[in-house]
Amino acid sequence: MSAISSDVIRGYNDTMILYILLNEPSYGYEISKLIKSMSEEKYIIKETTLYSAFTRMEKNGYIESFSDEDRGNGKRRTYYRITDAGRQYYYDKCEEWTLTKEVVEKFIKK
Amino acid sequence: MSAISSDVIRGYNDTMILYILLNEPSYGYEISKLIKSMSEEKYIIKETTLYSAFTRMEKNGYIESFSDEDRGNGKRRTYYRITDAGRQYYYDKCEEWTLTKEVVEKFIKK
DNA sequence: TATATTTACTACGACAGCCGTAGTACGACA
DNA sequence: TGTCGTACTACGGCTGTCGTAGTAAATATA
Repeated sequence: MSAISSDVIRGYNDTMILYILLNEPSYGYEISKLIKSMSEEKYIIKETTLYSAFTRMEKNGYIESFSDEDRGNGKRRTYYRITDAGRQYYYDKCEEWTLTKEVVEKFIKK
Repeated sequence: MSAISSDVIRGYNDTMILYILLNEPSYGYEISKLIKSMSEEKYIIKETTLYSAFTRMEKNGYIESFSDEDRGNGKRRTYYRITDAGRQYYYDKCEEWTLTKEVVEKFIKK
């Protein structure tokens, strides 16, 4: 087994995206590349999963979108920035992860 | 936050159930109590989730069901035992967990 | 200059697993 | 007699993921 089935990660895609947005805004394609490289190619988020996460998280108030103005007549990207609620959500998810990890590991044999 | 939302654990319910079945057969009610106590009350599996996991895993050949004969006219329990395929699946899941953990932790701030 | 590839998305619908609600049925205990 | 604990089953809704497909501009390659 070399790749992680993303169903395992279900519920943590949002967390990964938010992590990337913590420091500066970004956009779909860049985020997907970052997730891939940061995970050392072990996790590749599906495009549809990513973009539907944007929609959902914007609706939930965790991120805000804006268009870049500096690309002249080039194709516009949709950038996302994290909101305060998004930061809060992210840190809550981190706490939850710690708990989850502890629990799951009681059922894992190495 | 004191309880884990089970959506986070999605995909690991099967693993937890199989872990319990590794040593000896068991049945629904007992397994749910064990998951609760082993996780120190931090994770309580929903009944419907548990029983639908049984159906799915039996269909996939990871477990086999049998009725207990020794309860006289009392209500019969449905016991489950793990199969060889189930053991294999369990150990695969453990490996996957290690990988998943490594990946997710790159996106987590403590 | 023509073509392929990469970038950057959007739309749509299917599916799997989880979960809420509800109901059944037996035994024990007060 | 009624409540509580045990031990399930049925049904349907929801959410997040994923496959397939398509659009279109920018860039690299031939």
